[in-house]
Amino acid sequence: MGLQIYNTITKNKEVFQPLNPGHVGLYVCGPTVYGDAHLGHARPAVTFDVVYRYLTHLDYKVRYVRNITDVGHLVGDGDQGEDKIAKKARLEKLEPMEVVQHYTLGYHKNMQSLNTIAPSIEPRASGHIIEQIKMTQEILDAGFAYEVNGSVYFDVVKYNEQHAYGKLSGRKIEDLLSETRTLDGSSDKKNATDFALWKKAAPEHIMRWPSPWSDGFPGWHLECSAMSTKYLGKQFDIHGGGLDLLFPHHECEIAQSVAACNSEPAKYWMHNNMITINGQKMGKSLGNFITLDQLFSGEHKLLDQAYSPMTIRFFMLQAHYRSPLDFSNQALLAAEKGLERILGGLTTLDKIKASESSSVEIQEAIDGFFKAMNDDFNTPIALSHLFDLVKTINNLKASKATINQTDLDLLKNHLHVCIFDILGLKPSQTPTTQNSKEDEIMQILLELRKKAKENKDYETADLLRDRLLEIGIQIKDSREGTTWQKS
RNA sequence: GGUCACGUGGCCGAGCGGUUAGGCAGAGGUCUGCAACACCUUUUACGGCGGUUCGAAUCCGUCCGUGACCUCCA
Repeated sequence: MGLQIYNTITKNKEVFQPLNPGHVGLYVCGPTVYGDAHLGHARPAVTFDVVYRYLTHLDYKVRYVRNITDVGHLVGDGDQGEDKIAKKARLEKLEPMEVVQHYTLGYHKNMQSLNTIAPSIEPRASGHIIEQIKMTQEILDAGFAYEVNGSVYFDVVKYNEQHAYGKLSGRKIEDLLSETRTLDGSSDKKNATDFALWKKAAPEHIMRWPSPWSDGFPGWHLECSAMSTKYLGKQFDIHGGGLDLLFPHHECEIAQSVAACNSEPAKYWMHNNMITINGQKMGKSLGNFITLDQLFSGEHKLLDQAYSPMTIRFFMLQAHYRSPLDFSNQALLAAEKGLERILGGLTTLDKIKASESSSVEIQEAIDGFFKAMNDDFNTPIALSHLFDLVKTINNLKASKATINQTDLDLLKNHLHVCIFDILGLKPSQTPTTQNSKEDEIMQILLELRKKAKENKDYETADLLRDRLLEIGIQIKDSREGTTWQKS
């Protein structure tokens, strides 16, 4: 069976069939660059990186578009007309684009650490004001928007008369109209459900562009519609993002596209679930907010230690992307060990020598891996098959089983493809510093210990071993000899 | 309050009508001068109560608990 994807809009797993054979258009909602990238940013990045990698592995030519939001998202409470970037800029006395640049570079650095492949196109909202003005005009022309005092709003009630607003998130307009909290001071809208396409800027607002309606800035749902249309067309294959964007963001995107282009933007909607910390949602106000830099350095009160980017990646792959994932030190430590086991198996594999015949069955596990990936990117199941193969490798190493050359080649090839190409894992930097004075000194110490052992002077041998352990260096004895590792 | 999810062994986390998921931890073993590391083997489970069924963690009802969205959010 081919690839199946869970489509949020139909609430079903569907066989994936691209709109244009051999090609896939993939759009993912990217970050708003007004702060350091955090644990939450890593989930969609890793999730859709695997989607991108797997589609590529299946020989699709994928155009992967992920936006950078650098304008337009209003600050949380109250409709003050000031966006996040501008607020941050004002607080830090910086040019807005300075703020944007700083956090964009940080985001890129973190994403690179996580070994995510950069998107084919990474468009910025501020670079597509013209497209957004054009789309606003199209929606006005189609009769689904109205202008009030220099601002333009999408008329959700009118739209709903001809189309189903809420079909993605399963909401009914009557409920929305009766439930939406009444926010004073934003009375320009005809109905509470309406949302801004263009917003007139207050005099003190520092991010502003001219438009037919006012000097202002685009509404906060419009950029994704404008940029996905520009780079992927009016209809494309997959639209992804965090579950928290389902409503209202993605719902509004659909409405905008239907109003302007008369077609729904995406065929498949994919949503990754959220990360919780000790069972609670992560949020700045909750004080359990962890940035990726803090995670990688271990400098946070909730962290017992530093966790490598690959540990974080592996941790996320061990859960299905549609399940919520709870963060804890214990869980991350387990992921760290699990990742070591997988990568260790790969190292061991290089030492395996082929025999005349095979006593092991490896095709089953390989098939299992791909079957799991085909089943809506079920990475935890896929990984479980890789763990089975690692066990097989260890048994081969211990001479409890044999493998012939054909199977050995098959195993090597597939394991590299699965682990590196598809799951995007990579070995950590060599723990021992090679060719350094440190290594030379260690070799001398190991030599001394070897001599002591040969003379049955275990007191000296153990002293060396224990003292080194105290300063964080572990001696590893094995049949092949003794190695060391910083812990 | 409205809408929607979810509750699996010490922990994380798959499965979603009948077969051991997997990882971590624990236990036993191999290796070792003794250890550590590594590897091998292995115990513990499906929130409560009803119902459907030959058979339910898996379907239905109900109760309890947790979370998400409804407001910027990944």
